[in-house]
Amino acid sequence: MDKYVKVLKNNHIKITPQRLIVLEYLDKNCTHPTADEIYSYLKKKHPSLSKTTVYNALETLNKHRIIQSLTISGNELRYDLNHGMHHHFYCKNCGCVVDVELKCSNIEKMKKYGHQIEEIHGYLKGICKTCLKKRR
Amino acid sequence: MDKYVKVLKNNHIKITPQRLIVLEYLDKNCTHPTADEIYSYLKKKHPSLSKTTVYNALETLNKHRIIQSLTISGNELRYDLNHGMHHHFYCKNCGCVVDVELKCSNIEKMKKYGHQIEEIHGYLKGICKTCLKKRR
DNA sequence: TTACTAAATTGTAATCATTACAATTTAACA
DNA sequence: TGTTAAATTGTAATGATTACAATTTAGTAA
Repeated sequence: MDKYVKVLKNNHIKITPQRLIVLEYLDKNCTHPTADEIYSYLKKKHPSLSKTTVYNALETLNKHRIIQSLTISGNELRYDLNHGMHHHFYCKNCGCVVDVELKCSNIEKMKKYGHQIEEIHGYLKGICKTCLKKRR
Repeated sequence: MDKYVKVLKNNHIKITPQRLIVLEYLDKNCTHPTADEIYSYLKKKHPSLSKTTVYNALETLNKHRIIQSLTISGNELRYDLNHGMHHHFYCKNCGCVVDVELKCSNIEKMKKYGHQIEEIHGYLKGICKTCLKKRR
């Protein structure tokens, strides 16, 4: 059985080809794409795909914690498969987003505030390695 | 001399009444307001104020690191005086944003990636204490 | 104080990501 | 195979932010 079908089945989500290709795209592209990037790419092979469907699929996958949405770049949402705790770096120059393996052990201290924590996002912003080189 | 005038002077920013009232608002309101919230409030006492001016003032203050912009709520930017390192909690229910005093000592580890880090944002999301009480 | 100039403010229009919605299609199940 | 609730599709609406041109003003120097 296809691995993406299994993911949807395990989460009791109705299996549709549109959801499968969105999920597959996110699994195979670790670029933290926007909804529009996902749509534009998939549209080529699936001309009948609607952008609304991409948004709907992303919302459904997000709600089930299969993916997460990143608010790192401010003016658009980016999406990422939920593969273990990690943080993100955003380059203000080229706009790329890359994973950062950082374990923050401060979550425990949050309990004193009394809020119910459901998501933890660590966003670092600056100029990426590649852009730094080009500037010299 | 007015304390906000001093802040602008120290940063070589031209002093305008609009910038002063925006800065004062952020200094006296720790609610992490949106541009529109700032505008709507200030408009009452300053009817000639333009929303574009609020955006411009925020951009200028942000560029000089006097304030910071938060991308925590996804669909809008929020603003915060830059008073020392701290993180933020966002309530998915009521939309409030509150400060969280957390020291993350992992910044040093970031050096190995080779990126130039200019900003660090810690965003926690969930349900706030107040909303939790109301739900019972 | 006055005059000058670059920069700031203002208001309107444009942009662009996201959401709303109604009509059509389809996945899941009996 | 038929039924039905849910998903997809396309278009229109929304809303935050930005672009831009005309007007005003802060800062400086005579």
